[in-house]
Amino acid sequence: MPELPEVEVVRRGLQSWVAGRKINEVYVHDARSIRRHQDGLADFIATLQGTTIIDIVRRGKFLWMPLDGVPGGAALVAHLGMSGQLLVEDSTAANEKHLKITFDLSASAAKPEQLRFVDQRIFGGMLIAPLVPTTDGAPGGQGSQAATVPQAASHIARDVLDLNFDIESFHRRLRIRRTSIKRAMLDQGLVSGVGNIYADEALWEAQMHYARPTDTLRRPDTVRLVDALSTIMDRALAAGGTSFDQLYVNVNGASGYFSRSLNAYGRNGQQCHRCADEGKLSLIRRDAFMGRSSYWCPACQRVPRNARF
DNA sequence: GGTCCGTCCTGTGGGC
DNA sequence: TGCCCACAGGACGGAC
Repeated sequence: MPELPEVEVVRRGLQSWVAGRKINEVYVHDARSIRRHQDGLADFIATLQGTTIIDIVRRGKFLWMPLDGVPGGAALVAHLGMSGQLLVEDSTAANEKHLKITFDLSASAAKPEQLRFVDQRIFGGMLIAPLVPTTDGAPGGQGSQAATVPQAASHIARDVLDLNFDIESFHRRLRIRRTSIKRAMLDQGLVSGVGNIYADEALWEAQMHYARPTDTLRRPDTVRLVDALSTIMDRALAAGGTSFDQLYVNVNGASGYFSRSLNAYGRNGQQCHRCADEGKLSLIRRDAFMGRSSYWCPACQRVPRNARF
């Protein structure tokens, strides 16, 4: 599934291929993909036609494209969910099985004329939202100089790759929570862009158990965790940047990052890499947690006292 | 207000 | 072979 680094690769691709181009026509093949657009299908199409995509901005896993030509300022917002793809293709290319929305773009030398939103599981979607000022006055996200964010994404916190991510504020907010660290990491209002896979990987990296109460975190613990998240995402971004075709802005969960080496996620019953390096035998465990799976090493991620399951 | 759970979805794989 | 069911998970709405 698209994680934050994959979404950043998509953003960069769209910046090259789509920014500055006009939307001539919009075809919505499955209205479920715009169900979060409150004003309905007809409004979605009518608002977009004739506008120009100014930029491509990302915060966490949210992407948005500020639009020129919408009174008051607005952006086309996209979330890829678990299976979403944004593809730049020629109109002669066959429709994908799960094609949901097609945008016909203005002609541009040697650039394909369509942007397509493809989504198998329909956990993702698109909508148009007004742009509102950021609460901290800093640019809204990666790829933007403007201190604005779509209203529909204004509750989303900054991610750890954002230059304006405030670790002090993050630590304070963690401390006053009465929950476990993994729940907090998956709360997009605290820190964005962390999914189940990277939560487990970062916790393994930081040698922290997923059920550790957030109010027991000391500042060095928070720093260690944020460092772990940054390291893992930087690593994935560096690896993923080369795994995509230059022409197609392709997010495909089956390729790219799933070949990356994981230390915890999906390794139930396998030897912990860190423990193995230290000559110890410890097998990664899988627990059901939050209706999801949590993978962790019982030896180097000790269950804390007062664990909050 | 904070926290947590059910729901939305479809493809895959295991069991019968 | 074909059917059924469990499972995977990001984000949101609603219950508590």
